[in-house]
Amino acid sequence: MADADAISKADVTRARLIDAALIAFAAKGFHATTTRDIAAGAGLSSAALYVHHKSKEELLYLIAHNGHEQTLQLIRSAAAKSTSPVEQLQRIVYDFVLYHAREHTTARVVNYELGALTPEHYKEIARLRHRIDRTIRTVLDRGVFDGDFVAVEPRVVTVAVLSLGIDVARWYREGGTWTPEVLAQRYADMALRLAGAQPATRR
Amino acid sequence: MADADAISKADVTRARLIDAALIAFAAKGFHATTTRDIAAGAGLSSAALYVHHKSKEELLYLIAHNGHEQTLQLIRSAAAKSTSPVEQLQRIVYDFVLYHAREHTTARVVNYELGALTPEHYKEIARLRHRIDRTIRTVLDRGVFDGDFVAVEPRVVTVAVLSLGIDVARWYREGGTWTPEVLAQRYADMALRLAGAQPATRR
DNA sequence: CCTTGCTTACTAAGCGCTTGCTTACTTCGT
DNA sequence: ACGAAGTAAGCAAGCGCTTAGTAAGCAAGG
Repeated sequence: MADADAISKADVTRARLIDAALIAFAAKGFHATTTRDIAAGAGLSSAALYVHHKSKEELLYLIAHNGHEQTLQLIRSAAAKSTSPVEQLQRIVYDFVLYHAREHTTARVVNYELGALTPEHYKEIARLRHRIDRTIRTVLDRGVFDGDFVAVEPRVVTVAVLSLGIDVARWYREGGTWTPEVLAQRYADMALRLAGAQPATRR
Repeated sequence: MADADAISKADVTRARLIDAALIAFAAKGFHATTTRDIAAGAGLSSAALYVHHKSKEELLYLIAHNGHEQTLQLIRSAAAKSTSPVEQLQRIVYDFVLYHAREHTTARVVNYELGALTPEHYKEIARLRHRIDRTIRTVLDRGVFDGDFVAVEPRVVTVAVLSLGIDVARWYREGGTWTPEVLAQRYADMALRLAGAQPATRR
């Protein structure tokens, strides 16, 4: 008999298709990827894709949704590890950059293929992006209020911090100059300076 | 009779096609744009595109090449306006961000559609990108050597500065919170802090 | 134990449509 | 009159997705 929460063969195949779609989308972009590419990547016929998923766009949505939830989670838990805005920003940037370097394949799809989503799916994702943005801005707002960050507009710095992290997905490749950990450390340092963190309060 | 360097009707039509291609590529991406879209945007039949250009990919190459040459020119002339690394960096970032905000349509195509180029064309563009990178790194190297920038690795800061500018093209839209000029000013300030420019030497 | 009937997982074939690009032809400007 | 500029029509290939069907697994009835 079938357990309610057992992992069925179908679930495994579904996941394999999502994985193959992710790899293909990251390598060639959504529109240049064919459903045949994806199916072949999962070792299946192209018809099998439609047994497990409604459409090619749905695969993109699943990838984008999952990626954004992971990112939001990551930022929130980084912020929760401290109550000092300086330390919060430092940890957020470290984890955010680490993620974008390690998972640059996922992150590339998640950030650069959103235009191929249906308007409804796009709105879903936009809501998650807004929450990510607000989490960072809240930290910066408090840091400015407390006097830990000086001479900065929180909104501009929020955009800049997000840009630094997201853009890592565009250019980062394995085997380059920096490991994800080293890069994340350098970027965390830069983010503190960028936010005008007073040297005395930096850690 | 036809002057050697007169602008012929064909030249005008060629340019109109490039312009229509730019708008379409920026709005939907290279692969989601059809040659019929481009031709219609220029008010021509789809066959006319092939009277003036070899292929859809050639249009992308022309756009990308022109955009990169403009950017390189812009950065070089910004750097030439001063001999002080601090001022050079400030001017480079100001102009670079200003360009990416004002011409975010062009910049989006120029930076995010390069994967659709033929390998030969891509190499051409990569050469230009390398020169852009080197121009910025040279300024940072000198600033570090002179002691104007402290506690930074020029290579990381170069990447970060480029990221900040390029990513503007991804998110910037007219009628948002900041005019291109205000944004460029804020980013120039941030870049100086990012590079560890000593407050005493900042202007 | 083995047939029967049903379900799950999958595929071969292909439909209707769109794609980038070409060909053969017409119109325009001088 | 003649080259330059532009088009209508359409081709071969490839697209997302569907259809109709098969093979394998499995619980229940005899």
